[in-house]
Amino acid sequence: MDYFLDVVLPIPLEKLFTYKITAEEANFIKEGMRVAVPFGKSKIYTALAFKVHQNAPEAYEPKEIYQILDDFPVVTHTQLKHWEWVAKYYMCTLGEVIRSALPSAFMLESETLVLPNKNVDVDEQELSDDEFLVFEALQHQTALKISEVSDIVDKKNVLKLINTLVHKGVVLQKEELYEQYKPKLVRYVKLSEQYDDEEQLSELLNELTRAPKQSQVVLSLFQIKSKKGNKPIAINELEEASGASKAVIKSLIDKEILLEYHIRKDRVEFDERSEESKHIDLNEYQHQALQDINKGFDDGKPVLLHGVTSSGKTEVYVKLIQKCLDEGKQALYLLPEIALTSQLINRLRHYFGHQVSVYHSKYSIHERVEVWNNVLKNAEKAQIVIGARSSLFLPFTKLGLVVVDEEHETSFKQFDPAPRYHARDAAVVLAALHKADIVLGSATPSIESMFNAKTNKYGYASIAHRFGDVLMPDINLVDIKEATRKRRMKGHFSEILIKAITEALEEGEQIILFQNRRGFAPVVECTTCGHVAQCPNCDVSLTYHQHRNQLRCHYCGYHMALQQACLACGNPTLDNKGFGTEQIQQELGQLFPDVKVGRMDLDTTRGKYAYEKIISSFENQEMDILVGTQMVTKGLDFRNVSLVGIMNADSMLNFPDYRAHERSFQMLTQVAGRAGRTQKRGKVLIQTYNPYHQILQQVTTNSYDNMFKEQFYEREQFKYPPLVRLIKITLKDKDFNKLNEAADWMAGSLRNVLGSNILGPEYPPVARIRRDYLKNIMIKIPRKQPLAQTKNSIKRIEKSFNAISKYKSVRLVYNVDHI
DNA sequence: AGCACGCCGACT
DNA sequence: GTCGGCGTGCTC
Repeated sequence: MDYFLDVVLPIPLEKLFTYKITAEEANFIKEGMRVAVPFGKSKIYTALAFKVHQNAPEAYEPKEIYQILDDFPVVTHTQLKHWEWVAKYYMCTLGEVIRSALPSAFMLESETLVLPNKNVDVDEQELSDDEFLVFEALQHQTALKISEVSDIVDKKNVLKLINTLVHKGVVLQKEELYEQYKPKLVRYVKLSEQYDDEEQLSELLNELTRAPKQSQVVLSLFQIKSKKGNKPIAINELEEASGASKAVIKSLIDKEILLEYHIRKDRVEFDERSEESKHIDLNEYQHQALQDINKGFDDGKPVLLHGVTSSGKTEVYVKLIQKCLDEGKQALYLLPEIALTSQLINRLRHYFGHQVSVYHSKYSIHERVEVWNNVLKNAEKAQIVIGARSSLFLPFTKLGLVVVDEEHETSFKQFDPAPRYHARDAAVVLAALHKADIVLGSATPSIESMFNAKTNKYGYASIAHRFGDVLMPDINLVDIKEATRKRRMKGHFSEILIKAITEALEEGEQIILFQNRRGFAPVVECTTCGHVAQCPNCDVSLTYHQHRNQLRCHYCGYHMALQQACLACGNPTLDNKGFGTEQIQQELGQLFPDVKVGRMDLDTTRGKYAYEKIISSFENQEMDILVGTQMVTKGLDFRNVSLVGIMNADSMLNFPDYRAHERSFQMLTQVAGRAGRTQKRGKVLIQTYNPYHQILQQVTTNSYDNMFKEQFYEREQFKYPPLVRLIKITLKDKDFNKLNEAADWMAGSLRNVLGSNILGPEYPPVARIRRDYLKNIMIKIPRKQPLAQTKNSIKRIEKSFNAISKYKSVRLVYNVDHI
């Protein structure tokens, strides 16, 4: 009897593919193992085993699989169920979900290489025949691919073999050589060992009498040593204690009097928690919230935790996590962005030590595999996973709790490659599959979640007081329309804001200035003819980036050097219009020449540790003012900030989107929440042309409830979520006319089948990206209309659409619950 | 998604 | 006379 295997390929194809396997393979392969399969003429893909069966396909002759890549399933049954839900709900293929769910190191593209271990003398007697064959091959070759090992021993599954070889020290795997996690290296110094000897030491001190700075350094080193015992001494620390410059210390190192060394600050290194620091006392409000959350859990519902900024939501989460761990289950802590993690990781490590793992896309592929395997094994160090949205695809076996922090954040929704899923909603489904508890927390809950709470679909808990009786910040609006009229603006700064900054600086306090949107603004305009450079591939203006003196497109990455003269009229009258964070930083330099100003936006936070660097240098008060975009709103906790300034609140209010008001409220409230997190009442200044705007009034009076009521009413009136569901279909094509025709056809067919709740087709604000013209069709689905059925209808229409040959080149993108 | 196969313009 | 553009069709 023949055996067959259905696999899922990581490509956007609906179908499963069937391969032929042997009886042994059929016996060995389990759902969720990876197999390498030949595909097309010359490709090999990593596929996920789905089902072993004996039904021979009729229409074609199946190929054989290439090799089995695992000894045991790396994906669990529950995961597959969850992924199938994601694929179905968000209208993409299972393959696309797999592609974004599995760490890329699991895919074949990153081939594991086997290298000889030259540092070990191998006793050939100790090796089995197969092991010896591999060993011998490596005497002649520098490296072997897994498939080559496979050929040498003539077996398909060689992973066990390689593992034993690694274990015996005969070979090394390449990733283990290269993919070492390089943490921030802190530089330490100690006195060279030769001076352990008293005589040598006194000789040294004699020699150094002619170099007072250097001898001061050595003396300081002894002082610190006597205080700290044998703990390592960081160079920074020594520098500070001795008052000597880096150059002095460097010369001591060069003379080999001091030894410089590094300690690898491993992820699992942390202070052993003491029992008392682990203990948390909740205040009465937190305690009440905890009880309400647990009540919701008892009813089997997700719970929305609505706690004002700085109310101590984290402590409540810690209690919930503790309970989850006590029950022997795993906890997942989802954050909208990695940016937030460093502060939070430290806090959670403080409580839970080595049980905390971190998972997000900026981690190297090998770290991610490591976390994946730890979660799968339910290892001690992966009892709690903190991560960005993709961490909800990890192979949890005993998930007990999910925390979705800052649940209102729109970055939980994946936008570009499919699956375009919302991590908060997918997490609710994940928790249901695991019968786990889930809490969604925010200071400014999304309208959707609050709606779910009000309609009893979710439980509800709230904390209306800041922790430690800290007062809510004092929020004031500054009318810059009036100020501009009276010529009382210096650049983008009102006199009131300048005065407040000056006062805060005098008090030695720090300031955060918030400038919305990076791309909004620094366009270079010719003052003679009004020409603004456009991107040749997209329908947008190029924006100016000072640090590289370039014009750049945010959509396709196109860039060109800034020209001396206008490209249209040739006059050298180019001017910087509008303003971004760079310009604010510059103006601050002129207004406050002695003040250190830092900047945090997409440009300054590239790279793995860029964020941490900025945050910690602001934390350490190396700068006085931090100018930033949205990023500064996100849950960062700076003790010494007393003033928050919002440069211009209007651009977000006037954004043409039904969510603009909700988002403005959230963003402003969140930024405002960065002010005065300790005893002194924080101050917030919001500059606006429109001080009577409802939303701004609601922000200043902290009236979430009014905001909710008003926004909810509007959404009811104009049929927007959460009262309807939205599916956005984007059509893309290089041919403008073909696109329009295709979009009209599509919209017409949708109207025929679904009736009148179809909007468009319309051009999006940016109607051409990467040479493709775009058009959107929006489908509104009333809550009572069955969702799955509607999606099926849409899929059927897509089939007929694809059958029209002239529309072949038009690509369709679905965005379910489009934000 | 990728990649091969296939039909029309600017070059050794 | 070729090399190479990207349209379209297929992948077990």
